[in-house]
Amino acid sequence: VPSPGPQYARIVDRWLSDDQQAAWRRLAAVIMRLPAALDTQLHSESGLSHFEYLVLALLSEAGPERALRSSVLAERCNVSLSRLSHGLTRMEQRGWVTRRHDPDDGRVSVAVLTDAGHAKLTEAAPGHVETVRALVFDHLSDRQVQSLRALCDALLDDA
Amino acid sequence: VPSPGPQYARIVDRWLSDDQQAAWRRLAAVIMRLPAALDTQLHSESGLSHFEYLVLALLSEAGPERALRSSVLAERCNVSLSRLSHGLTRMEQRGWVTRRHDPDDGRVSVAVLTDAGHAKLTEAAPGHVETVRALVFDHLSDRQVQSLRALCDALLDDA
DNA sequence: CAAGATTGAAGAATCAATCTTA
DNA sequence: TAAGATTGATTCTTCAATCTTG
Repeated sequence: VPSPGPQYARIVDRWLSDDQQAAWRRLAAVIMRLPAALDTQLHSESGLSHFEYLVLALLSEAGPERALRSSVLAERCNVSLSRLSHGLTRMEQRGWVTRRHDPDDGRVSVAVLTDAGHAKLTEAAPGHVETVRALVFDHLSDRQVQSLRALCDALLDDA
Repeated sequence: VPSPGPQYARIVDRWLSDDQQAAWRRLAAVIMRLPAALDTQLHSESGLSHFEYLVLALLSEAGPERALRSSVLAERCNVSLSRLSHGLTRMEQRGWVTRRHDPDDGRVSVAVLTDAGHAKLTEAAPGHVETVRALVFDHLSDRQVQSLRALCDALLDDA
């Protein structure tokens, strides 16, 4: 164990430049706060998590059928198949979604948005968008929005 | 319930510009994936969550005492006091941290890094930094790092 | 046996209620 | 009575194991 001295701090910092370190601290703060803030608003106003909201939103955009394969839905939500499956079970119990099997391949599960699920989404959307605006876009210029998009694209490159 | 037509999709999009919508989709992907990726690596290689790693790192930087008030630690970790308290209980059981009360104000709780906790941090740090580099900085130019920092600063402004 | 998905058990996060000291 | 923090219950997430179809 190192004795107190100039190096008692910054165990990590030696392996990132000062600029990288500063940027990482802030990014770490964003990824801790933003999900919590989104969940808090959605939960209190609509009884939804951000993840559940995403599921409803993606299904609503999935063509007139409002249906997507579980594996596709999981990828678009950026969650594991297991997490999606547990989430769909809960959402099915609340009547927002149903599941059916693909007739062409019985292994494949397809999630379908119900009318109640669509109504829930419609009810939740305005408050959610307001929150996204308040948390993110109210703080950014148009140029910064472009910049944010480019940065996230870079981070998502290989993932 | 709207009938299928040009508006069955994009329930939200009408309230964000196309550029904002595109940026938001990507940012949402980042805040879903990045925490999961950090937790996966830390958990598999060191048995730590990202949150626990942060607690250890912040305490290690907190001067020669390696101690911080719970409320300060919670703020720097960007988590609720409740979440911190549960986390400290687990970390205390594993021997990485101890808690004492401020003699000047018995309500105040102070978390202190143990030698075992410091050793744990030292063991976990290289792999974690490598992961941060692989997930974030390997994808960004120096200019983009500045840009990322400025963007996160903007997002954290009032929060 | 592999692909797609689900399940169960264990661990962690949240919210509200509580406890303790000022 | 308020500030600081902890706790308990519920809900959610994760990981590994399992089930089912191709």
